[in-house]
Amino acid sequence: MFYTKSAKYAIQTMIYLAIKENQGLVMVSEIANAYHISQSFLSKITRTLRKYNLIKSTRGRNGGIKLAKSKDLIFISDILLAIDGPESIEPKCIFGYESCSEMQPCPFHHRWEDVIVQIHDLMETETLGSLTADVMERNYLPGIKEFSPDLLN
Amino acid sequence: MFYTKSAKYAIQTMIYLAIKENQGLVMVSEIANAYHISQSFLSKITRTLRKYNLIKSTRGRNGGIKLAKSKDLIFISDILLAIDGPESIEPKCIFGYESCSEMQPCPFHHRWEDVIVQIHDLMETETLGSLTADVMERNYLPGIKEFSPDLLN
DNA sequence: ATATAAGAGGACATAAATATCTGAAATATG
DNA sequence: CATATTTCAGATATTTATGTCCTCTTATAT
Repeated sequence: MFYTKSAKYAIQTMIYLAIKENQGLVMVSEIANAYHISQSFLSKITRTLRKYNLIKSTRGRNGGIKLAKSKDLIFISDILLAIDGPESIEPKCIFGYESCSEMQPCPFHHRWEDVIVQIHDLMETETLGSLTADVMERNYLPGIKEFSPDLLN
Repeated sequence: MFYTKSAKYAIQTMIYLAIKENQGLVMVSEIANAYHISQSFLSKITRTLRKYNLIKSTRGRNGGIKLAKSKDLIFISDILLAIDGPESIEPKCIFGYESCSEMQPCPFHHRWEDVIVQIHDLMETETLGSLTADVMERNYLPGIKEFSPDLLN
């Protein structure tokens, strides 16, 4: 896998929030149940998402979380950056050579460059909105075994 | 990073062996020193490479390791397969969804597919020979800070 | 005011990758 | 044969990612 599980959970959560964008706050426990992940663990992840201003949270009874801005303004790279750090969105060298560059290319450098550019591009242009559109269109919410359309209401 | 450090060390080692192809056996300790990795750790990795018939080893005084076959017959995917396992050379889904497929694509599936195909292709066509040729041409051995040309003799 | 429901935060537990240590087995050399 | 050298093998340690648990703080309903 190219990204951590935390990043995966974060993106799943963001998709969930995007789908329920107009329904106010969503509880972390609801999302954790939907994706069958531990609530405590997801709580950690959502705290990080909040620190990076990707979501807003409200404590207390009837509290929960929601997107901090429009889903069309949130890029996948934003989420990856928050959870997995800067390296994850701009992989420098396929084998992790620190000195790998145009001047001192590793043996794979030029062959790998096209791939890197493509990935980088993908993550920086793709938004939460476009991902969500895909989910809606296909009526398929990944990570949720039995997709229930009422999630969309 | 997309592959483990072990895979990186393995490829570095294989490149080293390819460069010294005509010089008989090379000691693991020599390679470990060259790349500033622990000898014990590298030893584990070379044992795995041997199990997968990528290198041959000889114990005892004047012992060491060498490529098991021509560098032009060893594909990068062979090395990745041995060290990081089958998943690493054929990444299924960018976010690790088990059910992700053409029938049940994850939101990223189609956008990611091109990238996967490209990587897969790269690893299965690139050989240790072509990587090494690159190193020789550029007089640069990644991982070794001060490149010493006598490595090539 | 008080009870309750929710996220925040940190301590602790587990798993996997990475790394080190110690001894055994094999081989060349004197 | 004895010794030095080198890989093999497994036990142990460290680090990082993942996951769980418990308590604190905050907001709301009653």
